[in-house]
Amino acid sequence: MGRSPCCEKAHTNKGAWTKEEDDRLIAYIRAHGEGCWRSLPKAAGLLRCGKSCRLRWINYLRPDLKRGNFTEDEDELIIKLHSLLGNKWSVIAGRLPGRTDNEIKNYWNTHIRRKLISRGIDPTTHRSINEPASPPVQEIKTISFNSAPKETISTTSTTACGLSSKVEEMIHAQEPGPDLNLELRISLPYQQDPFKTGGRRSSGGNSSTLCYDCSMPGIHKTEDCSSITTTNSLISGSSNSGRYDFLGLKTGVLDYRSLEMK
DNA sequence: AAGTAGCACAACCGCGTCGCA
DNA sequence: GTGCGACGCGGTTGTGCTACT
Repeated sequence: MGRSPCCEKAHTNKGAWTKEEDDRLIAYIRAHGEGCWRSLPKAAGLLRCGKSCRLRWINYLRPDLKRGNFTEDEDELIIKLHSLLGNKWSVIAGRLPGRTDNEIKNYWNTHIRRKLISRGIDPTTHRSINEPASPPVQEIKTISFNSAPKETISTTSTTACGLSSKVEEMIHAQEPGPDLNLELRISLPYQQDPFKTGGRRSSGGNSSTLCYDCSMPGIHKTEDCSSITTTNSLISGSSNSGRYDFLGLKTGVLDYRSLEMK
């Protein structure tokens, strides 16, 4: 067991960054660009580990960062995205230009959690606190719509977190039928991988991927996608302008296919 | 004015994943 | 196919600031 330290801690600074360190890091990245964080500190003359440099740059020094208070729109978008994606802060940050995952994570923990609780919404499940407890999401493995009649999910009613109530019923189904494989999957578009430059996790493990092609958790870009075309157009609002999409947002507000990762 | 609690956010840590040899 | 190094992520901790008593 054990893992070798990412750097020689004995010769690195820790704690708050000084102005001089910031300047060195900015100057180096301006001259050489991002990348190769491991060797960057030495090359830039910094007594920091590469991880620390990367964090400092991404979370604080990057020129495209939007600093300042979150707007009400950003609040709501974070809530919607969190209801869909959970604590995938980097993915959520990718939808909010100028915001970092760390910033959003902190903001969530300090502001939005309380905001939701004050609204009577459980910030973890995005369900009403007064609602009877539902099966833990962690226990849900796979959702297959293969056996689901299409009409069973063609409903426009949505819950507080924007999920179709029928879809939620399926997600929270307690009695899986023979064909109800309960693995909750979120996968990337099948044909292309626009997030390739993003976090490795986004392009990696298949345990938490989202099919952005149809914007549906639990739907792979396979025949499953085509089999729910009706649902797709319904919940994404792609063919019904003015309708609310899967996140409960109006068409055009949030379109995964048009959004880029950081 | 001093002490304390709570808040906000920067930074660190450990681990999972990927790319490559 | 396997092992290793590097990167990126999410959770947690540390610290400074502000409000309150």
